[in-house]
Amino acid sequence: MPYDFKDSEKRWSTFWSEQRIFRYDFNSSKPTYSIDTPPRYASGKMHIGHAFHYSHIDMVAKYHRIKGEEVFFPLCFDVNGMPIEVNVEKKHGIKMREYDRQKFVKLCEEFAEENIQAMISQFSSLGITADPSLYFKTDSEMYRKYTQISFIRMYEKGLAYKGKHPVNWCPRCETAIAESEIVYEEREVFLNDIRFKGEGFDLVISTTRPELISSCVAVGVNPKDERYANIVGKKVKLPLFDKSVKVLTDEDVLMDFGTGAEMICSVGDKADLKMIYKHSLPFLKSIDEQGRLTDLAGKYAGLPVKEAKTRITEDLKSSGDFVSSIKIKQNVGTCWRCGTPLEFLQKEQWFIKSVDFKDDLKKWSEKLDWHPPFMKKRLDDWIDSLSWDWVVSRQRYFATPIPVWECDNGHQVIAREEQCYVDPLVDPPPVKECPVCHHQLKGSEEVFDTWMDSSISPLFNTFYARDDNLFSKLYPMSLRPQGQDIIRTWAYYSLLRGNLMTGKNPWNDIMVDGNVMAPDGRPMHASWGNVVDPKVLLEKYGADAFRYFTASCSLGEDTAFRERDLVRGQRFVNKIFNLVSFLEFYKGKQTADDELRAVDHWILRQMNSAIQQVGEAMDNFEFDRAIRTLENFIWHDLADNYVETVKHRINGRKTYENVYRVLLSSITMIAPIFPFIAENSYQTAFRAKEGGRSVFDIHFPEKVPFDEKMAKIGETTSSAISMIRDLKVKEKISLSADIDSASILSSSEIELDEEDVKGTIRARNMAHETGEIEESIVSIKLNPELYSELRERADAFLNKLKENPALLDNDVIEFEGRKIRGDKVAVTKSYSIRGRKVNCGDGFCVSISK
RNA sequence: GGGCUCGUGGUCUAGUGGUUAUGACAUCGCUCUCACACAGCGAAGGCCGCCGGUUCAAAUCCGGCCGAGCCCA
Repeated sequence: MPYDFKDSEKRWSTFWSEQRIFRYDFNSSKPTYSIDTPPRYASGKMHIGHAFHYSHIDMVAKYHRIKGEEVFFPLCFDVNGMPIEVNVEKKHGIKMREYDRQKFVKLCEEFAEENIQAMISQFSSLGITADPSLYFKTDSEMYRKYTQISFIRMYEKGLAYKGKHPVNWCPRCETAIAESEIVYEEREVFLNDIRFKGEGFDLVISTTRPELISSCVAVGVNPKDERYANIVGKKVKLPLFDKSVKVLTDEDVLMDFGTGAEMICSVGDKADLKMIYKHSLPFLKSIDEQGRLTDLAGKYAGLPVKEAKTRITEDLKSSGDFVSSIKIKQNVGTCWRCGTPLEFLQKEQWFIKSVDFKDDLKKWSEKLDWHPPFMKKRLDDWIDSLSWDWVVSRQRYFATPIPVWECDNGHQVIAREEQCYVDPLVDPPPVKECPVCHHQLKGSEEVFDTWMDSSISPLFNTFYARDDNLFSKLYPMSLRPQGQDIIRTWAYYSLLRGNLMTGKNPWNDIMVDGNVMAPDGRPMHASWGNVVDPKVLLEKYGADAFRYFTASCSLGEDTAFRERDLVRGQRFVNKIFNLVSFLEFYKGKQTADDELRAVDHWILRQMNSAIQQVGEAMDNFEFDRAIRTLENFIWHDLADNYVETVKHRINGRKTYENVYRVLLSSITMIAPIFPFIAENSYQTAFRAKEGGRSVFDIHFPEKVPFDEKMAKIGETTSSAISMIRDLKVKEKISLSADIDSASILSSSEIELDEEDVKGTIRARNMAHETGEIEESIVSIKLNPELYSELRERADAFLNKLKENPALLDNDVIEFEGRKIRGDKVAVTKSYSIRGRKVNCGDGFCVSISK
């Protein structure tokens, strides 16, 4: 009967959940291993990336459980933000900004909740056992309460402030537009060359937006551009306006775009924004909410942008400052709803200070243990490139409200901690009126950036501001697992937040995963038809097989999905199932008192080495190394060689116990990767004797003592058996058939366990023969040390050996006055014995006769 | 454009200076073998992306190029 993974997976996931195997015990005396679970974004069903990433995290959780730690592995969902808003709009055929705000938020909550229920069952089908008693979702009042409290505390420390920052704005809809709502359209625009006059020189700049001249705060040229080297730092006068600006250099100015000199406007686009922060230029407001020029534009004030462009161009032509223009193609950001070109508009925004902490952030990042290490560089580069503080306010609906009320003079009143969770659009302010001007207060319509929510996950998980005892026990957490795509958001903001709030890093280790690509190596896209659905895979191959694929991917690398790994994984699972069946079949059939033999010592040596390597690999989150080691050990050493060798003496008590012990250690080691087959095996064959209710109550195996000399003999025995079995196959003798004799042929005495050889290959007799082997040399290689000693004479030495192979029999070979030790020369030979087929390897040959 | 990563038999992959480059899947032989044919044994298949450099020695280190992925508020 092959392994029925469907039945097994259903049974053991129910068992784990009913027995509460993976619940965190707050009263446990074991050391805690805590995981800052990524809150899964609840916008839809699980895709293969989630399945992949959470399987890795689950392996870490289960490994530490098996190592004897108390594992804190919360079940978390992220809910706030735009993707859910967009999905709700689609689902109900409505537009957020045309819909009642509170009702819309309700629809979002319902939508998210449905997805969460689906995801919980998908997690469970993968064997992912995050703890439902440590649950949070970011739209719960409980969670939002601490988002708000941490904001209030930062505000009180002077870390949160209100300032100017541009947003993408649709002048027709009169609303802020998020980055992902922008539709980029290629449009033909004019690139105009316009003359700016300086003292004794003219400078011709290129711009597509002459209507913004009045907001020009500098002219930028590339520092490498020799054409402008002599005017850098000098002033030029803006045409049509009575104002002068400086010429400055910036590497981001493109030398081959137009004349290579550009206006830096405050604020025309993103590139301008960066320059303004970089060169500390002033923020001006040149366009208003309706898309008209402001008073800054003098006589053009009040004109819509398009009209202003025409008028100003005309005036430049008549003043003689217009040089020329050409048509170019440009990507223009437009409103997703009405197609109007967007403006970059100055608005009041909430900020969290972070530029001041650049040096600190580098130090905090340094203190983390990064896996893989190169991911640290990505965060450090991001920190280095920071030009402005973190903008945390968003002009949207479905997120944590900013707990602030304002009067019409712009004075702010922030909520008291006891009020939280609070919705300023619904709840009253903590004071009746503005304490400064006594005007009426109005609740803020703004909400927080969703990273403001998710970046307190390590604080929320550890009961920050809720329970000081638990907080000091749980903070910092052991591990932050996350994707590489959100290093500059989730990792960065959490690191900042954790340190600002507590003065300590939020975790000790950070493990960064790569992405799963489509089988063709490209990203998965519905429109490319290359999306792989994990549900289909789970039904076809089972969860352990899926986790085999997951484990065999190197951490931090992008991996093209490969179904063949699931094929292999399923076979491996089946192999383990059959090893357990073997053990069960012979249970209780032991009649002989025996002693451990050479091969038993050999398998213990192999097991010890696996224990060492798997432990090291799992400690370093190197699942690929762990699974490779386990596959070699369990499949090849244990199943192919050891089990074959002990079949003839499995009636011995010590032999049986040794198989039992090695197999139990094997399933314990592999349990974090293959939880289902491991639990199934444990319950079938080991629970009765071991007592623990689950394989996850068993400890990661310890190394066991063995006799090194016996292990060596066992290794020789094992390879002799393999060679003879192969010979039987070649000679078309059934493996179950008896043969008369097997011979070991070698030039020196070979030590092996004859009883096991005879028993396994079913030979009545065994013989050792020496000195009969005819050798022929296939290749001669010098070892590196010798090669480096002989240098250019190496080839001559090799030729001499090829001409006189007999020299190789000597311990010392004389060559050009040197004495060369024979063991520095590696010789590959082939062997034959007249009239008989042989198999050779490991310094000896075997032959058989019927 | 910038930062980081990757490029190894048909396909995918291990391998961070030195035996005959690891293994999987697919292909082709042979074998029902008393745990497993979802198995075992064997065969074929590679100028380790390209060019240059360092070295006695490079898949491995350095430089350049080409291609792919993630991120750039």
